[in-house]
Amino acid sequence: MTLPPLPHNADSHDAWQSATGHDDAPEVRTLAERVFHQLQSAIVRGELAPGAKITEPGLAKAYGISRGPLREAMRRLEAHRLIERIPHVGARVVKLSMRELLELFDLREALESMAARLAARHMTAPEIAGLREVLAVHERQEDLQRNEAYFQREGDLDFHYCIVQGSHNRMLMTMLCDDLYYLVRLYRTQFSASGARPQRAFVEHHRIVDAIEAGDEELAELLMRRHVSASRENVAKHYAETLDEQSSHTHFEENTTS
Amino acid sequence: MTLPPLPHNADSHDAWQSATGHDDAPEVRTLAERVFHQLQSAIVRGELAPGAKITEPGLAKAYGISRGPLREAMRRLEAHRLIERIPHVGARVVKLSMRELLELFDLREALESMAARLAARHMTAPEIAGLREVLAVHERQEDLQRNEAYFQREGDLDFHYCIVQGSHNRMLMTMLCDDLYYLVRLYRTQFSASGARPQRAFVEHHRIVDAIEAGDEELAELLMRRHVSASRENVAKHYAETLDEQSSHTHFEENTTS
DNA sequence: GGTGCCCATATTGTCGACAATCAATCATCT
DNA sequence: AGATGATTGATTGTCGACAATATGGGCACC
Repeated sequence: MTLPPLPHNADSHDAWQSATGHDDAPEVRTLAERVFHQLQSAIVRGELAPGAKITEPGLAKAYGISRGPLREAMRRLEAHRLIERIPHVGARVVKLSMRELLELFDLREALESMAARLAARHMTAPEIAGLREVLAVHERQEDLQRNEAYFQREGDLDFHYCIVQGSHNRMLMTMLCDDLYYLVRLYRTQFSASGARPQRAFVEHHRIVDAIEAGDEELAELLMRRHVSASRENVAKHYAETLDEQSSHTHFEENTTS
Repeated sequence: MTLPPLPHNADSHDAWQSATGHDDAPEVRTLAERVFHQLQSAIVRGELAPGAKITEPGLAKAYGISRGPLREAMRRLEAHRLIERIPHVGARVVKLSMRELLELFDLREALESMAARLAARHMTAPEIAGLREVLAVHERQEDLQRNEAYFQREGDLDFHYCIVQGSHNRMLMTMLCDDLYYLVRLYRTQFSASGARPQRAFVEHHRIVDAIEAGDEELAELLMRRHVSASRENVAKHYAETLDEQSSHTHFEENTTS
């Protein structure tokens, strides 16, 4: 068994809700749901190694529950693309390839630019105020630990989270916040990605908020699209560099799901 | 029991693959998967009334299986947003409100415009040929049954399906083809929506393919965005009309998921 | 020595039963 | 009579056991 230390505290299901002020699903009423959140957190935090095989009896014993609820939790993890299952074979933690990561950025570009446009159209005054507060918090954090470059590990997602909330589009919120953002966080742990461009991202955030506050849908969409695209290019460049440094085994594999 | 006639033929899981030529998941190896496809088809086809309560023992008995696989199938249906579940209470078939339908169109506008851009970038010559073949099939169908306005019930989705395939973005394909398109079909049955603009949609399809063939990413994206947006406006207008006609109970409800 | 087949083992898929929880009904109290 | 409370019924959540299937090792054969 390749079992990393399993956190048994049930209430640490989602600790990335810093300044956003949203409180969804604090009370987990069923076992399967609690285990799902625990596993989700464990995977995203890297406590379950990517590619690690997940065995149902093992996890069931580790969490002290039966296989029934655990199977349901695994089904939900599969739906959120955090694990991959093959019938009669088994499940393993998803291991993002660079190709899938770039695909993820394309999706973010499409969805978040739409979110910014809708946010510029529908966001209310108090929501915008809360958004500026998030930026202020980030600025203070940046003041403290200069350009340590890892401030936006969670803060960046907090900002984007607020924008999506401001779109007032429930499907968009679900898709981005419940699915894609967890994959983004998973990538940041798997690739040990140090955001590495805090200043620029910060001013871009500010300009996006300005456009939203001005109600300029076109501009907000354009800026958000550029913002995500720049992040994508940054990741691609960073990846190319690390590929140059360790120009050894360029091990690449395709997953053969169905 | 409000059970519509349940189709027990397992191999009719997905019959909407007319001219696309893709053959995914033909062999369903597990019971839960088969029941999932059956339920998915039954819901999308309207054989399970929207808002109908789904009881586990009932469906389990109706399909002649145990509650275990059926629960897994229902979990997957929930992940695909085809049913809504409340812990300890029950599940019911999703009933799309007009608000959610418009949200769905916003998502399609964002995702499919990106898909068109990527298709213009990555689509190969044979893929484009296949796409033109799909259009030719539609044209022939339109020749036969004039502007009967319901030719694009499935054909339209076939076209969009090809575009998404052409984007060569697996995540995008999954999101649109496995999730959103089923909701689109569900809407078309629930609202008995008669596309109702075949000519215009047809020429728009042609122009989009032209842009893709020319490799003009910007134009393909723009045209697809207009195409989806026009479809959205058409739906909104149609809804406003039916709302005027039967200006009676404007019954509107919010779902309180979690 | 290499290759193909067969079997043992472990894991997954499926089932039936028990316990926890919620909704509706009915009786009682104000 | 209306409202409030407990009780009953049904449904969901959970559990342990059995059957089906795929992986891996061992053996015979070429």
